[in-house]
Amino acid sequence: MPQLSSGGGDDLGANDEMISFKDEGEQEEKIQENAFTERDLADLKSSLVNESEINQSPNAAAVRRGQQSEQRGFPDKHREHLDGVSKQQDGGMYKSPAYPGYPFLMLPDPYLPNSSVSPSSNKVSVVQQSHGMHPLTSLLPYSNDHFSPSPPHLPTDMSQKTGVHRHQSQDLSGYYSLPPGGVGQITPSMSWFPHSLMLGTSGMHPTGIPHPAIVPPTGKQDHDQYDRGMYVKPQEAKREKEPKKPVIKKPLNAFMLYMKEMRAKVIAECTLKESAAINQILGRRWHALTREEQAKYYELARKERQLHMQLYPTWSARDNYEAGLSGVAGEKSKADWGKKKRRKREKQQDSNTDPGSPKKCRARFGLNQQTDWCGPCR
DNA sequence: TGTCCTTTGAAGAGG
DNA sequence: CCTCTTCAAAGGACA
Repeated sequence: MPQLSSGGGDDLGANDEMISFKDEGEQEEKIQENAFTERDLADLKSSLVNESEINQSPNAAAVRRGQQSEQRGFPDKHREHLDGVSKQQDGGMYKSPAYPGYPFLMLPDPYLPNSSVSPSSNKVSVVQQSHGMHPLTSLLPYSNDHFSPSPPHLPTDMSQKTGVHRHQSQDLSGYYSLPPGGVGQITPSMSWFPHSLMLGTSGMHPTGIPHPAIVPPTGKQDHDQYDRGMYVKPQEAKREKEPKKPVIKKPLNAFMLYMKEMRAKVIAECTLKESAAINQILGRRWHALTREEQAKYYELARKERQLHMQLYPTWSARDNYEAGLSGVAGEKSKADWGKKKRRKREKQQDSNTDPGSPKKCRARFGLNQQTDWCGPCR
C-alpha cells in the first residue's frame, strides 16, 4: 500500500519519479520533434504549446520559450514543488490565478446539461458536451461520506484554501466520468447517479457502490461503450444483462486528470482529433505548467487514489493486469494479456536494437552517464 | 474488430 | 532496490 503507507509522504508523487519525469520531458521533446515530420502538425503543436504557455502560465511560458534548456531545471523545480506541496500546501499553490482553466470545483453543477461553466473557456464547453460529458464531471465525488471536508491525512490548510480547496468536500472526488445522461447502469446490480449530491448521501461501498471506476468487462472496456464506465449505449444495455464481473479501473494519475480536463480545449483549439497528437500536445503543455499548477493535479490524483482505495480496499492494479484487455477475468483474457505482453516486449526488443530508443538508454544508464548511451539516444 | 499511437504517472512483477 | 512493464484516457488510423 504505497499510497497509504506513505501517508502524507505520498503526496503528489514519488520523488524518484520526478527524475525520470525530467528526462522524459527533455528527451521526448526531441524525439517528438523528429517523429513528427508533418510540418503542419508540428507547427500546430508548437503554436499550441506557445499559446498555452501564454494563456495559462506566462511565467512558465517565458521560461519555456527559452525551450528545452529550461526543462532541465524543471525536475528540480518539480521536486521542490512536490515537497513544497506536501509540506506546505499553500505556498501559493492555489493563490494564483495563473491557471484560470482549473476551476474544477467552481463548477456550479457539472451535471447540468447546459452548464456554461467550462474548465478553461466558454468555447470549450461546447466541445465537452459533444463528448457526452463535461470533462469535469469526472471530478465529482464518489461520496462525501468517504472523506471529510478536511481529511486528517491532508494538511489542514488545504481545507482552508479558497478557490479550489475551499470546496474540499467536492474536491475529494472521483475523477471518473459521470456523463449527464449517464444514469445508466454499470451492472445489473448497479445504478448510477447523475448528480453528485446523490452520491453524497450514499453508503456506497465496494459491494454495491456505483463507482465510476467500475466498468463492465466488455470486450473493449473503456473507450466506446463507456466513458469511465458511466454511460451505456443501447446495445450495451442488452449485453449488460449478462452477469459479468465489473472491472474496477485504475484511478487516474495527475497527468491523466490533466488530460481529461484539457483535451477538449486542445481539440477545440486545433480541431485535431487524433488522440496521439493531442496527447503529445498535452504532454508538452504539462511540462509547461508551473509546479503550482501541476501540484493541483498531483493533489487531486492523490485524493483520487485514496478514495479509490477506500472504496476498493481489496482492489489492486494487478487485477487489471490479469483481467487485462478484455476485462474478463478468465483464462482467455489472461491469454490475450500474455499475447499483448509478448507483443510489447517484442517491440521493446526491437526498439532496443533499433537506433533511437532513448528511453532504453536513459533507463539503463541514467542521465548522468549519457556517455554510455548509444549514439541516437545521445 | 482489434490494436496501435502518444503522453505521464502509479503500481506490480521480477531480477 | 532497481528496472521494466502494464494500465489508466482518448479517438483516429490501420491491418
